[in-house]
Amino acid sequence: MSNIYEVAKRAGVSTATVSRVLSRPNIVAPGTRRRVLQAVERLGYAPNSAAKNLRTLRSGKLLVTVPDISNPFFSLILQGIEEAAHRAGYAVLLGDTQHNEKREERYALMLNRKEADGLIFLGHRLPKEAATLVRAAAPRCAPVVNGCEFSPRLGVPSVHIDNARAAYEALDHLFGLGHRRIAAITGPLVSPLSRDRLRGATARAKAAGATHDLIVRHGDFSIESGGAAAEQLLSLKNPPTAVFCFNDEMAMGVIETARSRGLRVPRDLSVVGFDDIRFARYMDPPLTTIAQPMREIGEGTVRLLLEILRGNAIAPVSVTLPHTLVIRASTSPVNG
Amino acid sequence: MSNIYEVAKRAGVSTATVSRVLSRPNIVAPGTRRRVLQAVERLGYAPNSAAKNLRTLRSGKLLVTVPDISNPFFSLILQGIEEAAHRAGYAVLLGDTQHNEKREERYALMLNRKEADGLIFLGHRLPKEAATLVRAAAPRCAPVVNGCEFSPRLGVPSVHIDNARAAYEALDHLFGLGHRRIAAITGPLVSPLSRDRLRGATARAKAAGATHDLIVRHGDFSIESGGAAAEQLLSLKNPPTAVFCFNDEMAMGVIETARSRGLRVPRDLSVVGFDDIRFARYMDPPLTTIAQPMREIGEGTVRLLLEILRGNAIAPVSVTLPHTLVIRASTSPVNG
DNA sequence: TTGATGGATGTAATCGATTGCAAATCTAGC
DNA sequence: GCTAGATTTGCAATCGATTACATCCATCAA
Repeated sequence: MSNIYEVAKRAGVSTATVSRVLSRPNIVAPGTRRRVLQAVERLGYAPNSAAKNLRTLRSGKLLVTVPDISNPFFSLILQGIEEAAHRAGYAVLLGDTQHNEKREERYALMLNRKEADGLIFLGHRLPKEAATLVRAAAPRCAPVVNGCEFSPRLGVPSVHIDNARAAYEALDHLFGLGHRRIAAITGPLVSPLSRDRLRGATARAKAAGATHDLIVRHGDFSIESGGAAAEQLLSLKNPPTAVFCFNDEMAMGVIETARSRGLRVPRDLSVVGFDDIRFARYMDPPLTTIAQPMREIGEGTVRLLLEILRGNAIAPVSVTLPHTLVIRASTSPVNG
Repeated sequence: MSNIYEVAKRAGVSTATVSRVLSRPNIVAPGTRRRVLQAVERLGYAPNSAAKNLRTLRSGKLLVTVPDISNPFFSLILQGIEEAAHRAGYAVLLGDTQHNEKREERYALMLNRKEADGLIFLGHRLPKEAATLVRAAAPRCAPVVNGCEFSPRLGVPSVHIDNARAAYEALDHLFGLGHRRIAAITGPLVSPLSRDRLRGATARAKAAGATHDLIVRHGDFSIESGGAAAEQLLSLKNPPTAVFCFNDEMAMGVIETARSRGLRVPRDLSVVGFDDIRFARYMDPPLTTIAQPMREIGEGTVRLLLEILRGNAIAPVSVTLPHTLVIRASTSPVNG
């Protein structure tokens, strides 16, 4: 492929002029500009990005690490990120970490090598290398942003919903329907997100004086773990009349298990999910769930990161986006 | 951040030696190696990738364009790609094209700028710039590979299933159950993938002498388009007893619509999907569908691309992976 | 006529690595 | 002790752009 020298020669100008035509055309005389553009056209020239990156010390790329792309929740956030990044002229470097710490760390190393200008991570762990950057940048912000999770002590800007409040509202809905014996199927409690939701749910149960009636089981956000938890719950001598799942997929598992045991949802068991993935409304019955603004979360993380890259952001901001309780047909009054 | 010169100075060696310690440690004397590694450690040095890329004329990145990441079918393929690329030491540059030709073209330009060493595209359009590369490389292969779609005249290697045969088998299953009046809801026919499936379905109908009974409607792979098509089909004076959808999401739409009209699946209407996305088995009823090996398709495209990058591949290969008809509960004998 | 002004263009340093080749040093055999 | 050969290391060119600064030239006011 051709380089800037060949273009310069063909157009009878210096490489400086070629470069200027391509980056700030209006400071070049019209005639010269035309000749250069013609040469560019003829040779099919496109500036080599490695050379450009080296000279400008920028890569034009954002590194995004996702715990699991095949999860529709994350893939929607990713779509929001990609869209916003693309609009801003950045490309997305994707890392699927598969919830694996090693891989998270390995991807974070790309920042040191300047393979990306910034990092957006959707998991709950701040990779060591990124933490180093954060410490080095303090009190300003390192180009590292989190999505979904939020932990003030990390010192990393983040975009997320108010998980505690959302869980509170989910349980409020169930208590409002007359349920008293309610189960919560959480995600792994290592993540602040799950802890926040559990806190919110517990708070609402306490407010109802039903603390002892809140049965907590732990899942891993997979359909199967939801099914397994339901299996246990429904075998209790005093089984719950409603289940609040920390994501929609576990809710699917619960409904599946309930059905296989001959229970009808919501008549015999009310189920609430979390996220409102695309399929939630098409489940049978359509799932009552907490809707999160996935795309907006993704776009929000990009916005924060760009602010930092432009040198505008001072303190680690935390952006809380609104959620909604979407009531569909998987919940009904108790003994309904 | 520190560069190779500072490391060299601190270790009392030349930059050449530092570089060698990091790339081929065993050609450096053990003592020297240790000193260099210590300096690297102290300074937290990591080689600047832009400089490396510039010098080696490689980027270590694969560009992957996907029509829609939020589609679970594509996101699983993408996961396979990411995994295989990561294993081979490549990073993934992600482009969500949203089925938009402009965006496909824009992403393809990254190849010219050497932002990636190769392109894997999952749509059906070969971007102009990529086509230029392909032509220039002939009769050898340009580093451009397709996933899912396959069109021999593009001259691009591809990994996919035998779509015609799969559709043939889907209809075979329905005919075997006694259905005669069958509908097919296709994807956009601009893509070879949809045309192949339609061809296979038509062939089987013809074999059954039921050509006139195959009703064809066109969807766009969205849940909504499946629902809309079903609305039309079920309003016919002589409605079909079975529907074959070109993906699982449209099948969801069909089932949803059927249910809302008081029909029971499969008693009143049998439904077959395509892809076997994760949710298919949890639908109500669990969906009969054609399972595609998504992860393997992704991994396959990476394998092909790496072969080309290594200079091994000669002619545009086409890899056909096996599919399976997974019979669940959304199909049953006619008038069952 | 002259000098100031400003627009257009060129010169050359620079970004940070990799690597072919040369030089220095070491090893071992005679 | 000397030399062939191997091992280790350094020198410096190179990858392909960007950009500060210098230069050139036309224009115009005094």
